[in-house]
Amino acid sequence: MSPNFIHTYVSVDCVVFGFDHENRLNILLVERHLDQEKQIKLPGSLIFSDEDVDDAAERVLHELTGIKKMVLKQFKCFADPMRANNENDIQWMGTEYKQHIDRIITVAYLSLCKIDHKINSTKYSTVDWFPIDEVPSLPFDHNKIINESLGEVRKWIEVDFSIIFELLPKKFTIRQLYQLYSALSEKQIDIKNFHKKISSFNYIIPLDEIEKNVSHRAARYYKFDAKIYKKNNTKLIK
Amino acid sequence: MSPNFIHTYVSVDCVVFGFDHENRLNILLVERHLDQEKQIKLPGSLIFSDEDVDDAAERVLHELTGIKKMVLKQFKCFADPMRANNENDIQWMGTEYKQHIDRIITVAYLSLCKIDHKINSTKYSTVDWFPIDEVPSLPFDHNKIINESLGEVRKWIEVDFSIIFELLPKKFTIRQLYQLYSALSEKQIDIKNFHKKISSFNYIIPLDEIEKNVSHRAARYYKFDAKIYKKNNTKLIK
DNA sequence: TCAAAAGTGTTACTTGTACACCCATGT
DNA sequence: ACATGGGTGTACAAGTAACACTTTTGA
Repeated sequence: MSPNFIHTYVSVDCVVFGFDHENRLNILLVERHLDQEKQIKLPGSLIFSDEDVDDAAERVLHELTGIKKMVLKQFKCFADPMRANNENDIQWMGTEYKQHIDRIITVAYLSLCKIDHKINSTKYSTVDWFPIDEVPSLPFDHNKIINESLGEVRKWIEVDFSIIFELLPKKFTIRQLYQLYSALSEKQIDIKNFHKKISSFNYIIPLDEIEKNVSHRAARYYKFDAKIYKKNNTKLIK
Repeated sequence: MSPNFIHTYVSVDCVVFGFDHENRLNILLVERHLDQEKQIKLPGSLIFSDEDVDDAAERVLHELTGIKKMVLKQFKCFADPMRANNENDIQWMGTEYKQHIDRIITVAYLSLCKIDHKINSTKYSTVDWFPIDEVPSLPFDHNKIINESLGEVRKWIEVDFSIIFELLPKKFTIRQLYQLYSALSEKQIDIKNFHKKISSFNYIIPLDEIEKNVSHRAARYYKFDAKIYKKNNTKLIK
């Protein structure tokens, strides 16, 4: 016997990003209930015995938002032996899962969501957006997970620019796209040149509609055409 | 009780890349013993109860090669419920770990090694390099892991060019670097322009030594200076 | 002297960057 | 009229790609 081999529970946790009207990145947090206290945390779940981690993450996202298909990306397994050793966390796991849990490792996922999309959670009573700079202290290593997720979402944009449109409304102005890109990228581009470049892409389709009630020349709305993008996948910055 | 939550073993598996003298990417495989039969597989191990996955991967790499510090990168958790359901695999796990193992999830790591480096395994009797196109059928989902690892190592090079030097001898010619880069990158560059570009980088240090016994003009050897690189991290391709 | 590859130089072309200029709209 | 941002054009700088030319070495 080798009793020092780990036999453990495995969970998934999802960091869902949104982009708000003040040009801030937000993430979705849920409430957990511990005795009378409420505490917020990342949405997540233990995985079932016949479930792959990708499926568990899809399930968590669906239970969280009610949205059928969300983009998602596994980004890291967190397995620090001390990550679930806090007294409150142990107590909460006992209540939530009805069994004593000694150690738990988690597989973290990224996802993206249009911030105006209606959230219809089948599992959580409270689901809220938090600006990423204003995330309070969370249980387990959830703050660490969130910190690392920001770098991952930036890399993701570099590798596949098209996923940025998951964070924007279907109709968007080039300024909106610029502000989102600026929030996600280290590179700073002049907005005029950005405009010229973006509007030159054939997968950015100009619409007839323009902004209303703005105290300056109204900007045109555009939409993103995923099919055209897939054909000639152009990176924003080479 | 919620008996359908997974309680499982967790392992790490390491895909160690090398670059051989015929300009092929190779990976390190080890032998596992099952009854009288031998079978090759990826090096890996269950993780200990007080061990993080990163530490387990470092341990596996050290037991595999005898090298103290190898670069490594976690790249994906593989958790298909069927990944360890093969009869031979179940039998082997029983023998190897002296206990019945129902399900096992694994966290895969990438590593890189100079192919001429002496391998001093403290754990495995047989450790061999296999060209990546000639890897035979392996147990568990190890072939799948290897297939996905290739894409990951390519991404890694894009994000951090300097790790490419882990695969080259300390002294190398620009042609060697070119051939390695060509094997790892989709982009095809003219070798003359590649030469000009590489030799312009201040972290590529020309040595006094040149090739011997070649039937053409002898190429200069260069070395890579990590300190200079870190100061002004230049991506190869912007 | 030829083949093969090293190493340098030249040129054309593409792309990025900075910024000037006009346009449209609400106050 | 003016402030604000939309949208286009232009000019220069920087980087990339193609390729010619010279050098070095062994066969």
